[in-house]
Amino acid sequence: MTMPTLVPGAFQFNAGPVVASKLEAFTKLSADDREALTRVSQNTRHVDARRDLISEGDKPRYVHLVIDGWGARYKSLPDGKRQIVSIFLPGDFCDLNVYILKHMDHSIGAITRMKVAMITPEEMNALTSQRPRVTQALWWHELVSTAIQREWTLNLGQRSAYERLGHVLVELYLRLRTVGRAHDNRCDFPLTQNDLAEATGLTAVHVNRTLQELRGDGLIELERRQLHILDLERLMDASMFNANYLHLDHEGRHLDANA
Amino acid sequence: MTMPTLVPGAFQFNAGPVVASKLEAFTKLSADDREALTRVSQNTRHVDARRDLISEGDKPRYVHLVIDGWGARYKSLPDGKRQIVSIFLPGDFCDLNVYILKHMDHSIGAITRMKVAMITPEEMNALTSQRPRVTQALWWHELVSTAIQREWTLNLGQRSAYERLGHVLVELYLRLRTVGRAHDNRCDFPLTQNDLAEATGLTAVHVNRTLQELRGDGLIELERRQLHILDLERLMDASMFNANYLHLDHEGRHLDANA
DNA sequence: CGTCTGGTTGATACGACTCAAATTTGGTGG
DNA sequence: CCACCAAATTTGAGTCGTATCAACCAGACG
Repeated sequence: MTMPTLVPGAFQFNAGPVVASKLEAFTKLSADDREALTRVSQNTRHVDARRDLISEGDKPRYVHLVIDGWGARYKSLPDGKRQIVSIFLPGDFCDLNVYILKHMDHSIGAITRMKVAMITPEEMNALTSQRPRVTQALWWHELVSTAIQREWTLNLGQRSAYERLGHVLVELYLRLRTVGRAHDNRCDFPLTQNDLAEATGLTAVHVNRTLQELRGDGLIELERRQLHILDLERLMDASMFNANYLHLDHEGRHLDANA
Repeated sequence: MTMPTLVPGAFQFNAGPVVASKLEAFTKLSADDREALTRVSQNTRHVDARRDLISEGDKPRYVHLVIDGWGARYKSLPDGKRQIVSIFLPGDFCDLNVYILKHMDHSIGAITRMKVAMITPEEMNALTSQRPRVTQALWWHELVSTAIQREWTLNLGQRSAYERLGHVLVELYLRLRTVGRAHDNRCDFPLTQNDLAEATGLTAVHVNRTLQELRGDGLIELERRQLHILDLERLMDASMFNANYLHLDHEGRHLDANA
């Protein structure tokens, strides 16, 4: 039971569901709530793979919501180095309330071709003033996003190359699973080794060798943009993965639910 | 014109002002706004140096607001390694809306003895429903906090030891300056070399040697818990410091204002 | 005074980087 | 369908930045 290869341009664009499924990891939503979310994400846009959705210095005007595809938030240094500071998966909001700021301090680029909803400040205000449950869920989403950012800081600061890579693989797998995009320890995995290098603060060469170690230890298979985690528990141990920072211990879903 | 040495127990506890001064880096507040902030931060608590204010696993009940002293948010790994993921300075809110979450995924410890206000969910709701300017300012605070977290991710991922250390020194100096706790390129600096090591993902030994390099290059003086940046511009260059992520380009204050 | 914490120094080891080239893969056009 | 090209992956050899381990020193404190 393999998943379809992720070929740019060949996606399943199930807009509404993915949004609710992410927020419903926190709390059950009413039909009205779901409907309000769908309504607010009507205005969409496509971004080609490897293109920026928004660039450092731009004035942010919308809250972006990923409907389909993968994206990455990254920061660049004057010497040309780049760091991917977060990964966006379907169902992720990019930045609640960003439009308060005058300029973006980073860029958001598409890893694969993406479909994103653009929500105006007015729409967000309407949504949050009328739908307290959604507001709560959005807050939860925001808290989890920054918790992930903290975990990445820990990842870069204290874990070895082997642990770091293991950690991001597990995280992405679990996050995909909560939005129904991963099953049976398998998922699409469009990041190149170079992307992984920029996300983990390693060089692409070292990522390559370390992935071979992970393969050699029987923990993962990774080829043709498909990830298969052969032993999730051992991989979590090996990368000192503690899922508490994903805050999935709520009514909506359960961490151990093999969704 | 030197500043008083930071001796544990000997602080200036100017409660109200520091809170407003932080938020007013974003926007001017009315007398009513300031008064509401002071009212909400009446319920305070002291935490001794090197004690936890709240620990991983605890149920969060309040929004904490630092009135005085320095704190650190940190995460620990099963193998004993620790990473300081953020530093709290006077005027910083710890986590807006944390009480939504069931458990803390990290700990917050006091670097020096701290005075913190504990704000209940009800008080926060009252504040935000009645004072739109304050709400906006709180959102700005939140966005800046997560921007700092991203910058730390970049710091750990892409900068050398020398650049990393230079970067945190500049950041802390600038942040202190916006709340009136630093002047003339000098500030209190209670972090030990070990703290700096845990914040930068280096060993204490290497921090020691790297600080000596910074000193040798005529960029800083650092002794007896006092930091003196001898050449701010050169230090910013040397650490590839771009202040855009602090989002100080608002009406309230100006980055270049030598406050 | 003796103890403790924080800072400093030296010698050595190793994980990850660099540079350079070869190989494979996937997409494109003849 | 095959030839071609660019992007991504893989391999090898040599280097370097930072870690490790182990003392030692200075000042603060009781």
